[in-house]
Amino acid sequence: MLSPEHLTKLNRHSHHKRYPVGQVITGMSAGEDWCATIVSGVIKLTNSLPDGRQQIVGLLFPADFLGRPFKTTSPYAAETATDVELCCFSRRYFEQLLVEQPDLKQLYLERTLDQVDAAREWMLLLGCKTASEKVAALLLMIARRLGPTTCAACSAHAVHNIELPLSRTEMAEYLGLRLETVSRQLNRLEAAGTIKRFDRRGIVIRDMRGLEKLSGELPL
Amino acid sequence: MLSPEHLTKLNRHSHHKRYPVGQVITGMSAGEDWCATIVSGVIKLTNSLPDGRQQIVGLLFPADFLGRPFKTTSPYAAETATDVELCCFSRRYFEQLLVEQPDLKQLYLERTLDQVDAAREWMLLLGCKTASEKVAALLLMIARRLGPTTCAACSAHAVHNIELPLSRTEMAEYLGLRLETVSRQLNRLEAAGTIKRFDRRGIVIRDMRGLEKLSGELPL
DNA sequence: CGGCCGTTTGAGTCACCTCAACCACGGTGG
DNA sequence: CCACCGTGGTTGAGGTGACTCAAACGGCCG
Repeated sequence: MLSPEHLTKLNRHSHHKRYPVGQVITGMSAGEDWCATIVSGVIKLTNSLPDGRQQIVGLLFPADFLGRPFKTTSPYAAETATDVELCCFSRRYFEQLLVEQPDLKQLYLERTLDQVDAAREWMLLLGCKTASEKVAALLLMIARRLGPTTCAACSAHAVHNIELPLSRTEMAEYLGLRLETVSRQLNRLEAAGTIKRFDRRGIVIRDMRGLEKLSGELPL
Repeated sequence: MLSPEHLTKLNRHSHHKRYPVGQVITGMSAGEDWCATIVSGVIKLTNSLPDGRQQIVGLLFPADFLGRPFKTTSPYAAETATDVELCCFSRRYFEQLLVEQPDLKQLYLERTLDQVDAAREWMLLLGCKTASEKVAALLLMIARRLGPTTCAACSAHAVHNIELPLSRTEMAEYLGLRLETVSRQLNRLEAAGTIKRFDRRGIVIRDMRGLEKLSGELPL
């Protein structure tokens, strides 16, 4: 989180912007000259092979940062996964602010270190886990990132009703699977009583503990 | 790279240390109180599941940085892949230096951003690529990281004779494959004339261009 | 020489992919 | 209001790339 004084200073040089779902925000092309923080919605960062295969390499949730300071090119593309509201400011200004305000730089550095950790955590998922573990882990991750907005201290016992920010195709692209496989695994989770599906995007986690076990993170 | 003045200042508070191959340097336990730069050798960063499945999430080559400032715990383990020489200094001192020397902090920040990029690049490999593409990409990556030490501007035409810093098992753990699969893919690469194997660790890349094509990064 | 370790090679299996049909829903236009 | 169609999701049948299990190899060392 940014401290209030940072925010006010930043906001003076920022403007809000809205994007509908499915919009490409930044390509891999050169000349990106702005950064932003996510106000609402979810953004997916994708990386792809020349033949079209695509991998989602990160999700950005509200309060996350979008952009790549100190470089005019970003190696991956950012696309809205839902409707998104951004708080944009010029890359130059942000870089300057990082120089002027050591504690902001410190904050940004620590966040970036956390990004490395998160990416490597996901590498473990991509490299080692089975399809069912992957899907379980994804649901858990989304529940955790979406949870705090609804209630501050909802523990493992609470029923988690979540609105998936990703389509089946996107879930597959994030997990290194095919969408059919994702669909089948969701089926099995529902059949086992671990989750309940409502419409395409809405699910409720009925057995959080069970989901954690299935995700492979927990022993047993 | 660190600038000379940084290095001298750091060196005054550092000591060199040697580790044999196969040694765990830092676990995931708490209380890690030091950082280091790699002087020689290769270190693998691993992340693993409670049931023993293991994923290598990063390789550290000479001049790379090892450690996790601002946290006493690291989410993954570091293990020597070869004999390693480290230049160690206390975590506290490094953190202090980051505060005192803005340009060192800047450098470290940019390096960390590069780490994020590298990790996400590898996620693309883990999630999308086939076994043969993975192996080809790994050889390329190693050749590129090992190359600059032998000649500064060896282009695509040069013959690359490289000593693999990883065993078959480790290559498999890095690529999200089984060691048998890695072995078979190396076979196929040799049969195709793309590489030539000598002993277990030594290979020469005979067709760099072909390897790049097989890695999936290049169109066609 | 004999045992050990890392690697190679082979044969058979399975988890996930591929291809394809089907379904549910929402919008559109007649 | 309903027929039409497009989109995203589900379901099924069959194929296959990578895994599993197992055996054999070759270098190294005692």
